[in-house]
Amino acid sequence: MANVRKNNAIALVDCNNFYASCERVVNPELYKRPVVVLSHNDGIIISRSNEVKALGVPMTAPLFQYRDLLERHNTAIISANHGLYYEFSHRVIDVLNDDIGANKLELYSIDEAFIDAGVPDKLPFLGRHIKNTIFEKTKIPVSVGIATTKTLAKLANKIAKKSAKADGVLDLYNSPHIDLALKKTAVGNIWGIGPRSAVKLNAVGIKTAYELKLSEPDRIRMHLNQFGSRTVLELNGIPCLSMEISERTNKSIAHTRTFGHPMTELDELREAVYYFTTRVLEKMRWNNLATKTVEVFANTDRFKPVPYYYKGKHTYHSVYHSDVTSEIYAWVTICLEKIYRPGMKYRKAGVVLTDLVSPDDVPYRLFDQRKFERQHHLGKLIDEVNYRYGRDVVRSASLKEKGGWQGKSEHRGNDSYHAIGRDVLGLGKTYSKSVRFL
DNA sequence: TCTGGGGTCCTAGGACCC
DNA sequence: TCTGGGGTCCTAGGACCC
Repeated sequence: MANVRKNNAIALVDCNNFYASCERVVNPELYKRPVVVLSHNDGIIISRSNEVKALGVPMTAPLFQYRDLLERHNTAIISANHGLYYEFSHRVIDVLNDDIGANKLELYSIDEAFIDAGVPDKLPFLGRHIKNTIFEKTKIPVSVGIATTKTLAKLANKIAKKSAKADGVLDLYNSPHIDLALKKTAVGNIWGIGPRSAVKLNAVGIKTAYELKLSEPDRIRMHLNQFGSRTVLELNGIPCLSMEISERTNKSIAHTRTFGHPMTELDELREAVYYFTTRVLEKMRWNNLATKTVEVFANTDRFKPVPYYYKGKHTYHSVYHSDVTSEIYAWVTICLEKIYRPGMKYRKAGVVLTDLVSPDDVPYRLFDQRKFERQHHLGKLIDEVNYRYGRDVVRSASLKEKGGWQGKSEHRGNDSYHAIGRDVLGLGKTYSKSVRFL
């Protein structure tokens, strides 16, 4: 009995209203007003201050549906500035590493990290310490949830954020209140149980997280999938999702955009897709990767399926890996010609790279190996120049400077921080783990 | 007029081989 | 003219997350 080994506690540190909070730190006037941050194209709302949440504005709501309400409440409406958020993300992680001394840390997203909290006897103090220290050093408010598994830590964090009593910190590690918390939680609010799964579970009488906890894992696997059955175990305090401490390289890298206006002509579409290709290759080479498979897609407007919603997509599999712009332009061109249909009004397109490996691990080519190496090094040089002197100072002749496909971002403020954007290619050298932007 | 972008993992079903 | 079954790989699509 005395030898029962306890699992380590997992703490989830999650920044509150992260993008909106960052905007407030750099512009304290915004503390006096509600704040929303908009996606690319100013299309939808991707971050809300507490006041906006209280107005009932949901996450990822289209701006136009709530614009009047927001303006009536004098809301600051701001276009996203990913460079800024990236910078703040760094600051928060640095505090966790340097000031908190988190030895095992998994960067889960731009505003969240799991930390292995060991088996301490003073967990509530740890949670409070983390929250206070991060706020003191960065002015970013965070919530901390602590539990035996990631799924429970996620839940603890969610409750910590909402509950006035918890005040941003909740320890469910060995807490007698776990079941009570689970009984009060709708099953769809569990991490990994989305709306579709919630409907399925409700249909078989499972409405709360507690009812899911009591379910037979195999039965849940039948209704959902194996991730569902793991969730059951996690709710029972049995860890199935381990901490991913080590560096992870991306399995895919993409650049996709909705156009400012619909496009019909192949030339126009090609221009946009080449531009996207340039951006995605920039990201790829920044991460020191090469690709073998490119996918290009172009869709019409899904909200106006006239005459019908067309989703064109083609994947090109090359024999060789490459990071050479001219080669990959050729692959992209093949894809584009396969998917293009005259007369369609394209609203969105993108380029996705998969089969990514380090250029050092690329097998030798039977032919043209030396040419490839020359081009590979030339590409590196061009990236270097563009990094130093500005994006696309050196660019392919087929790449236009500016196209009608570009959307709008009218709610920009604080332009000095937008300069950071160039350093932020989505994934970074110093940022060891993949970071997904919202 | 207006409805994002970047990821991951899982599964069912088809192609193909023996 | 009859007509198997098992294994593997690949792909498209679904679901989820931030």
